[in-house]
Amino acid sequence: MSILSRDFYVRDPLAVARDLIGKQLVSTIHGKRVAGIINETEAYDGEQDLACHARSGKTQRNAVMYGTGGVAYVYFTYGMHWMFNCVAREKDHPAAVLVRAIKPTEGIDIIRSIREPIKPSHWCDGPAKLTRSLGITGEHNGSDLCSDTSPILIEDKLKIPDNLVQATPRIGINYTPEPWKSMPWRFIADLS
DNA sequence: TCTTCGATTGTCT
DNA sequence: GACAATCGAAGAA
Repeated sequence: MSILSRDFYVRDPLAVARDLIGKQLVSTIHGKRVAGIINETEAYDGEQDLACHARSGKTQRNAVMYGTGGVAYVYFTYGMHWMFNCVAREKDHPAAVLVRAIKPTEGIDIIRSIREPIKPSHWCDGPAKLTRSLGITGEHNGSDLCSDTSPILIEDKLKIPDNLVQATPRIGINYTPEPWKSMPWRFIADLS
């Protein structure tokens, strides 16, 4: 299985978000692989995108978004949840792709032990759920996703045809003004 | 199945 | 001091 290269990430985040659908997100917990296929993403692009964390310029929290693509941007929100993003574009061009949902493929027993008693269909169907299932926390912020020694990385997996991918407005950005609020920068595919 | 609502704290104004 | 790229329990239907 091949790991996605830096070139994959150093592009328009819209293209990265679309192409990430069908890829496999892999985490290592206690030396074992825990993985799932990405089926929902959202793109955030630059300081002009008022839904993006970089809208107010560079801060301590969003600093890794200003680096080169192919790095993990993990942040904490709502007082209890971690979110996992892939940094996109080249250095000094803040952009990222939020991974919102995955379909578990490997390490099912580990996920079950973490997520019990929740039903399997709801283990990884939200951005904070997948980070909990894969053990992703702020410690992973800034991790390189292009190295086979990284605790989190993304592998090439399925090729999803365009007719199975839908684009819709992004979720959870109710206070963001138009036109950003309605930009169809969320990508989903039904991989059931 | 759908809707409402409480939880809980880092970050920026 | 306000709000957040949310979750999951509980209650209604």
